[in-house]
Amino acid sequence: MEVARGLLGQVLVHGDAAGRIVETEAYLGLKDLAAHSSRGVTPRTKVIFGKPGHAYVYFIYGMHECLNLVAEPEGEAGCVLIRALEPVAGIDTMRERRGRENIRDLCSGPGKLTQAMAITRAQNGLDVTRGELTVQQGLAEDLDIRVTPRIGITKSADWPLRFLIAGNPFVSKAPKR
DNA sequence: GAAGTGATATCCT
DNA sequence: GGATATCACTTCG
Repeated sequence: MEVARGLLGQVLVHGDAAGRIVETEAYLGLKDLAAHSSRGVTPRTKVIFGKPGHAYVYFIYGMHECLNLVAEPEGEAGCVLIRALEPVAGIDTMRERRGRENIRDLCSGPGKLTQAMAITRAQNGLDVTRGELTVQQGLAEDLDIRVTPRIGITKSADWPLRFLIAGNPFVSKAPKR
């Protein structure tokens, strides 16, 4: 939860593309049945049990990749799903990759932002403190952070583990009205 | 509101 | 080895 909050406002950079993190969800490891890591170490989930600060990328629904960042020390499980970005750089490249023009359609969802940023399972396990895929310091002062239940899950669906920047137009679900 | 897509884990021989 | 159920989504109606 601490990492999920702390990532809001930071900037994800991959090649020439960059986006400011505006929406995240926390996944709590063994006791959280909505987390991939809740069933223990498998070939897929071994990255989550590895070192913090590394990327966990998985493939879901037959067509989408989703990016998480490992949040707990090695041997423990816990990660943060990156749900939405505010595009900062490489916006025309994002438009080409997404096949969409509207800037709000580029990174406003976990499957969309991986496509816009060209993140795939090829980046699974990378250290995001250095190398091709990194998280950099962004404007994270005095954010109005809102907490809600997580999206799209059935187990532990009422836990308040989704964090977003209030009023930001680039979150995955557009504000009502 | 529903279809579409394929990897993964789990259970079965 | 194989079958089945599940899935943290997006798109187009």
